[in-house]
Amino acid sequence: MAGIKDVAKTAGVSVSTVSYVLSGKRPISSKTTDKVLKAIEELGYIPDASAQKMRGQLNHIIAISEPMHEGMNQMQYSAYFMQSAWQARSAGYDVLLLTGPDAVADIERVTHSNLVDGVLLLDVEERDARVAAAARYRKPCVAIGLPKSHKDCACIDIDFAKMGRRSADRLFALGHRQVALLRAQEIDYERHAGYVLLFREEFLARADEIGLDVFESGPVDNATFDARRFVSDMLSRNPRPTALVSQSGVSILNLTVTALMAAGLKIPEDISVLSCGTFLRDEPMRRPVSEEPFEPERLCAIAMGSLISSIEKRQSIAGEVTLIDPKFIDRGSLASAPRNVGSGDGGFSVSASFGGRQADLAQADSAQADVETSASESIASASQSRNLEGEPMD
Amino acid sequence: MAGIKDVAKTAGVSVSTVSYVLSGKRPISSKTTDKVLKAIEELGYIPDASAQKMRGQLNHIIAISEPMHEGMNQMQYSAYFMQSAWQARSAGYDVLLLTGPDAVADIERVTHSNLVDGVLLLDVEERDARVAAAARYRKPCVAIGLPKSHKDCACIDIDFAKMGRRSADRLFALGHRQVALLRAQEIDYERHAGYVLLFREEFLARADEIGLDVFESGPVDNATFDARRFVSDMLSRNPRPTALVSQSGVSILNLTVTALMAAGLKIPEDISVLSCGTFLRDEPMRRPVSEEPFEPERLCAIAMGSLISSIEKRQSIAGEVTLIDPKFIDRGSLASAPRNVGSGDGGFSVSASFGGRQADLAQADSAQADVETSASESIASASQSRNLEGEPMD
DNA sequence: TTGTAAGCGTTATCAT
DNA sequence: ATGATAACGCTTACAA
Repeated sequence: MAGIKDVAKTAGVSVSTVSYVLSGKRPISSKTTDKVLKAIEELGYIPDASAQKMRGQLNHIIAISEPMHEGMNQMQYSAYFMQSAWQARSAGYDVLLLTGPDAVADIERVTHSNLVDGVLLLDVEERDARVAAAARYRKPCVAIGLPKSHKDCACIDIDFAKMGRRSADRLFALGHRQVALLRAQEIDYERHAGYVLLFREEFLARADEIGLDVFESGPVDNATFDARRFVSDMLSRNPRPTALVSQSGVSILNLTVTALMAAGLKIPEDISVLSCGTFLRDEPMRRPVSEEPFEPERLCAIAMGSLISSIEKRQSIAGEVTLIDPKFIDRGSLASAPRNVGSGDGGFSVSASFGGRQADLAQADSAQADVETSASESIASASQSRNLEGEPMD
Repeated sequence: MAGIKDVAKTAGVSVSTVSYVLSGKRPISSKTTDKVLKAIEELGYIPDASAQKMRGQLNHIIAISEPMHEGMNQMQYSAYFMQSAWQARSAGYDVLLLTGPDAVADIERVTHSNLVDGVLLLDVEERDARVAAAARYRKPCVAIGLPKSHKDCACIDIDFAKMGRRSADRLFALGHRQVALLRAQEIDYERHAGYVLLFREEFLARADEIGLDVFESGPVDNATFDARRFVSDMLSRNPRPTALVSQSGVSILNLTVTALMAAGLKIPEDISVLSCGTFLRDEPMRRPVSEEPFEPERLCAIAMGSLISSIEKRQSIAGEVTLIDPKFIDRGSLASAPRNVGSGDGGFSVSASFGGRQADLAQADSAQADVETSASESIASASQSRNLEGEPMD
């Protein structure tokens, strides 16, 4: 392994000259510079990272903490993760990924041993042990997420509270008075993922304030969720909800949208759909859904930016909180509330259609496939009967 | 920051004693050990990683190279990635992730600068620049994948060639003589992802040898794939394929399975479906599909194991190739070929059903949603007509 | 403009 | 069983 001494010898100069050529911290004659550069090239010299760091230089490594846990949305987190890695690399930093179960210990280890220059916390929960322990890390630390207590850690997040209130307002403004709320996976509430709780709380509170009637779904679990049932429950209310706000993931949202359409409802004419705290951009959807999204790029860029600036300026950012204004992406699934949605009027009496079919189901295969298919069949009859009533076939 | 000197001072011993207490490379009296340990505890001392490495110690960091590229299957690669990270951590190694576009430069940088002890290459293509440059890395390097030339790099992969041949044999043995091959995304062939090419080649070659007639899909692109059309094309052949082998990703496979069922075909009675080179385990499927899967855990465990052993034994593994026997996961989507599948006989004339509906479609909304719905509608009629023919409703 | 040498925090060799 | 110290490869203050 060629070291700085070898370069110096080859170039016929002293080691300090080589060092200064590399760092540019001292003027060097162009003749000498050339010799040195040539020697470096020739020997394929790359400075030893450890020796540099021993001299107090930065390591240019950032730890990203993202402990794996049950039921994590890989897509979603890898989006954050990839974005952060990209941002870090663009700024000349490598990324050390910490996924182990004992995150705090890992972070202490890599910060105390001077392995990394800073720490980024992903997937932060409402009460996050990593954030709570931030004071003990000897390096700057930024969290994406806003836990309850965060006095020793910089936090950056979308303003989910505002998102909740704004969503309620948005639907109200469109004339909706009855809305359904499709919950996120129960597991997300249980682990107290800050954003799901915050959004839901504020949404419900605001809805209550302005007189928006909310029908909230039961607990949701990706494995067992029954979209037809949820839709059927929702539509059997009187008056029925004219809008659906969803906190759930893509697959469940897709199933629900499918079930809504299967129930003969057109989006957005008959029912508005709004997905909040999701990241649908690259997801294949049954039908595009308007969204108040996560914004991995924006969040990660801001977080990484302030982390790196804190590192390089050597100035603490502990306790700083940055809340980002939520964005709204219009994908055409929101419209003014339809009139006359009570049962027995010009609207569809979908529950009847479902009910009729449900009797049949008892005899049918219990395979999910068939259940879904039969949902489609009942649409067929729904549109047929609509047609008989002289309504346009659309 | 407390260093080893501080510990020595506090404990009232010399620095070497502290070092030996930590490394255990020299017998120390228990009395002294206690004093030292207490001091370490008291000061929260953690050795400086760089100083350790300057003394020739291992860094316990492994670089994982996984350049981001267009159209990469995030789910799939994050599976490999997460597995590797997990394996590394279990062995006491941290993971440095290299995702930058200039992978070779990054790897050279981190190996030459002694930042990492070894390198794992993920997402290796048929002609992989990273593998080709392996001789220049000054650290052990293992690739998951089997590129054309690999003399300076250890390679570990599933035996996709064998998988291809075996899949052909498997279907043949079940009596299938006509099979459809649903290609992977075109972009995967274009970037010469080793496994897609290898599998397809060997599958086709073996099919040819044993007399298996293969109807291969056109180019596939996630964004524009039309499952109904593919199924319709496939079923319009005479005799129609009785089995489908798929190299495509989950979403496309799901769409295709849905379309098959929508066309009135039961899996596996009417058509067998086999997915190869995929990783469906945790994916929500329309219907379970038997699979010759990727095996991230197994591959990563083996790869990481040999990498770490090469690191710790300081013995080269360049050029070693390990091919893993492919596994078959039975999810009940494979059965013996049905008899009488020619058009006009006891089978379904599905293309007619599609054809009839297609005329209607011209007037319908062009939204994808409606297209899919109508596919479902045509099932309804298909099963109805079957019923009229006195067949069991299932 | 360039060279010399101290020192970063460890580990390992040589003493005791 | 323990201590003193050289060495690792680099950066930088000081010297020339």
